[in-house]
Amino acid sequence: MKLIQYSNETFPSIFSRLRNTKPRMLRSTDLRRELKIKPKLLTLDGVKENVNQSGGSSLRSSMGRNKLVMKKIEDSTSRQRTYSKHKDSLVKKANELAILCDTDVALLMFSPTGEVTRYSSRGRCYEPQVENISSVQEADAYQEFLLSAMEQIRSQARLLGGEGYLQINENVGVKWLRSTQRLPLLQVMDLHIQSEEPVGDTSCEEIDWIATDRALASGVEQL
Amino acid sequence: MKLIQYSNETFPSIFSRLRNTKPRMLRSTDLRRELKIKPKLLTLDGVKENVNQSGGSSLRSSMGRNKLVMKKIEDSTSRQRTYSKHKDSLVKKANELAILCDTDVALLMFSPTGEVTRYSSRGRCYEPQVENISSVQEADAYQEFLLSAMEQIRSQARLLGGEGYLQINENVGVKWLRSTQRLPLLQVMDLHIQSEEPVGDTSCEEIDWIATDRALASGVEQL
DNA sequence: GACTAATTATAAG
DNA sequence: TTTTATAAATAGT
Repeated sequence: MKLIQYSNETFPSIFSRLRNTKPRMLRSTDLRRELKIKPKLLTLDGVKENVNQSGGSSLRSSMGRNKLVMKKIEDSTSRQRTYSKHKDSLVKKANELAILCDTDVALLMFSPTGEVTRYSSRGRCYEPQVENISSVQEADAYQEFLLSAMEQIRSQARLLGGEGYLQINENVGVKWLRSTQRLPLLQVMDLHIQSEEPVGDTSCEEIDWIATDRALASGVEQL
Repeated sequence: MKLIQYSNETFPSIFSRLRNTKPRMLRSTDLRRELKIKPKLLTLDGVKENVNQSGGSSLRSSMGRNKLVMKKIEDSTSRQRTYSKHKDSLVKKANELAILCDTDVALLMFSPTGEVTRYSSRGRCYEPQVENISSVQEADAYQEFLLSAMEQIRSQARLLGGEGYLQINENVGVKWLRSTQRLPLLQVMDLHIQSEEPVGDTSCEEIDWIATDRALASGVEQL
């Protein structure tokens, strides 16, 4: 059995790392990183040469997890599959965090195909509503808040051709969103956090309508 | 060396699970679950009795990860430490997902002490703005949207004592939020997603002000 | 969805 | 913080 001698010469980066930190045992991961080889190929019988070279069949075992490369997955099937797995575990972890630490976590993501996944632990969410107002000060502040919102709406409207151009239409938000086919990410999240619906996937279009309905229903509370 | 015989009698739930699914190899995890023992204690030399009973020193090895129990961590120090670790990895995973799958992910969470962590990959976020309107149909829809929003604001205002009561005040949102000391989770997230700021922690109070400022600055786009 | 072998995360110390 | 052993997540089939 061949003895491998590790030294500053053979593995410079391991040793430079060791110099910069507290001394510790040399671990197999250090060697693997240094040699750029797959875990399975490091044995005490010797270190194979050029194992990190491309060409020929893969040197890793036929099954098992490969190291993650942090770049966009080009193959769309693989990308969708990865998204699906990671999505589930991300939601799971968000939920774990919320439970274990008794905190509020909210999460929103879009799949490569446009599906929306939402998660919210809720709890800290608060909607300012008239019923919750209990003091003159609050009422004053809220009133001013409403007024400010109105003013900004008016100024937007003026840019579109003056206030006189405005006509009442209940389905306005829906039409706007349909015409643009674009919905702010934040708005979807916003609305989801307030909703009582379970976490799950919904098509983008469906979300659009849910979002719009809620926006129209809740009105200024969204601001 | 003692041979262990597995049967329907000794491990009922394993076998019932196997009956309900496709046949598969019996794994060590099955046995551990069935026997309710720590992994280290399962050996082919025999299975120790009553190892899951409490009392005496822990049967697990002195180091290593323990199984996660999904309930609130009561010890506050431990809870904060757990939050911190999980927070980091959750953001990391969210970022991984965004990069690997080229998708949009947004994340917001509060620590037990009230700190806020935000993450957003941005990209899909869209703010309806006048400059983006390129057709008469869009303009009509948007105008109607604005009008609808105004109507709802007016109805809210009426509940507070009539339109005549309204007075202009630019700092209205700030005052409202300060007076209630409550900020919707969704609003913070909403605003963060639009921001260009890097992911990081900010105190709750600071977030309040950032959120409020942005709400006032962006106006109706939030609706 | 199921599987296995690695990779990665992480509870305690 | 860093270390370690174990729990958990997961890439490729």
